[in-house]
Amino acid sequence: MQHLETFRLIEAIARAGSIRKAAEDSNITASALNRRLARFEREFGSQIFERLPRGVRLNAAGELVLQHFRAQLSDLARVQSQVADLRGVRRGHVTIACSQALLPFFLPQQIAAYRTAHPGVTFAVNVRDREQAEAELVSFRSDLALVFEPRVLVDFTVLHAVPQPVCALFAPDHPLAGRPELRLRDCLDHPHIAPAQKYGVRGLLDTAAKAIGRRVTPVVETESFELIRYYVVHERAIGFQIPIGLSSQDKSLIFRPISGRDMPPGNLLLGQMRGRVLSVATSRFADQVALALANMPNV
Amino acid sequence: MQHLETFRLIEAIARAGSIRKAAEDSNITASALNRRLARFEREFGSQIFERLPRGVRLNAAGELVLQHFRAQLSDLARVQSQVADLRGVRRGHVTIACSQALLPFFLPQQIAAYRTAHPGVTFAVNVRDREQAEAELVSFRSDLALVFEPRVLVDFTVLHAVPQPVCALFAPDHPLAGRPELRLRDCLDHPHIAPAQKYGVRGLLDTAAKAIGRRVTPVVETESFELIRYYVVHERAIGFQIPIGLSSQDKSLIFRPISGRDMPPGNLLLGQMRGRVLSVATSRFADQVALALANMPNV
DNA sequence: CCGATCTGGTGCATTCAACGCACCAGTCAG
DNA sequence: CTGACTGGTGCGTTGAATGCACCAGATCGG
Repeated sequence: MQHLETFRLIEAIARAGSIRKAAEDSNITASALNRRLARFEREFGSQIFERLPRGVRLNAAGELVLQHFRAQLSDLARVQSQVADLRGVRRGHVTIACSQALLPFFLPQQIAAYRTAHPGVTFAVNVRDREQAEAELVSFRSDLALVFEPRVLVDFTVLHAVPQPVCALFAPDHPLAGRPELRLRDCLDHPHIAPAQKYGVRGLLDTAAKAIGRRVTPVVETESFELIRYYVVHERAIGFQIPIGLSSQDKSLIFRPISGRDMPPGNLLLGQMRGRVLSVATSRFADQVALALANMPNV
Repeated sequence: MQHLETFRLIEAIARAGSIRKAAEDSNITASALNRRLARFEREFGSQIFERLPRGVRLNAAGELVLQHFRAQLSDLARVQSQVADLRGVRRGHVTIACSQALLPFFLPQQIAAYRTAHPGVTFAVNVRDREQAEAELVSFRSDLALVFEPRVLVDFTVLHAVPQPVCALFAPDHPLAGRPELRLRDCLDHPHIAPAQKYGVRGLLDTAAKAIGRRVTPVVETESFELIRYYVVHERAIGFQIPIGLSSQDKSLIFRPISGRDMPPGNLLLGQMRGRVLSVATSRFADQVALALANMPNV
């Protein structure tokens, strides 16, 4: 497995932008690292870094090589997972890139349920916005993505989609609490707190507001969905989120979908990198998540 | 690239069925090979050979590992080909599993034409029957397959298909030479020489003969298409082949398609392994072959 | 303009992992 | 039983990878 170490070092060089810095990070001397790189380039048949006066930078060839190595590593993990599976051990590791909305309830439940059945499987959860999530998949840093209204969809295979209406949230004593149906214009008339532009909920809000000749003018704009949930109980403001991140058990917070006449529901998508074969553990977990999404009560 | 050597050795063990034999074949001592295998199994986390009293045999895990290695190697070759391509060198290697019918004219012409444009690309041609060809693709021993009427088609992606009628061949002074249309019953009434059962031409002949209540009863049955072509000029016999392996320039041999009323044409298929990404050199060659097949005159 | 401080690259002594040799235990055919 | 296989192991040796010291070139600050 010597070559795995070589790959780790090459990745370190690419990250540090300098052989010497990467050598320090990796606790070896610069000369050793320099030789390893030189040997690899000689055996591979082409330089993979361009030498600059102040360091090195990945080449076009280097980008290909790095992608190849990542694919190779992912495939090795898959084979090991398959082997563990046929020995009946059911080991493995699942990495998920997901939206913040999945953190409070959905993912903890799903992971805990899966681990009850298969304690040998470990998880890594990376919180990413919808653009970062796809980048995570393509670079093999995550196996699955669970995001709301992803922006770019090349290299993304949808495993399951479930509609999620944008909901308004407010304290139980908010003036809007009594209304039978919630219109967007009513929400915008009150002080509101909204997520940043890069999030899907905000994108849907902006589009819908524009359609009725209005604009979203948040009193607070934030990247934290958690802040939104806590803020609306402190000021009489309206927050916006999707129901999968909300619990009807919590009596300090009311949420109600905005009328479908004003806003179409967005889609929460479970996906993987196009063309990639997932490990046994990952694909079984994906199956479980897809089932759970399908059985989820429509708000 | 030490691990490539390890893979080569593991493959040698699998082929030889014994560590000692594989060591002899690879010009190293059995102890060294034994250690390499032991170390790999330790690092991989599982045995990949089962130890028998008279040698070793690949495990279920081992089959997976071997397949993984082959895919990895093929992917590395693809990356190298891409790198060479973006440097403008256009290097690469193309391996083709093909039917005998492509040997006399089609493949030599195609390879020569491609190599005129890209002298840095080398070729390997493996003559295989239609079942072996698909096995070659799946085990990454060949990149492309060019076969007539392939039998199994799982894991086989068709890049191009071209119909080829079965033709009867005979000497110019054969009694059938004057007939305007050639019926299957006339051919079967004369002494004939036919390819073995495993070939597509024979399959079509058997089916068509059964449909008219006859049987194929060859005076000579052979695996060599070349023998068939030479035999019909020595005995006044009828041979059967597809037009892509025949030349109308050769005046010592006449060929004429058997009437479509008796036999539908078979298909000559150009294909690759399903889901595999081919190297630059290979896919460009495949494009050229597909184009040549499309422009071929229908006999 | 010059020195300090970066960068990647290289000759040389060292060291440790992989190797070959010799050998062991078990199996099986005759 | 014998001889010829098999995979596995202790031990001394060797060579590839490493660390150290150093070089050439580029950049930046004063």
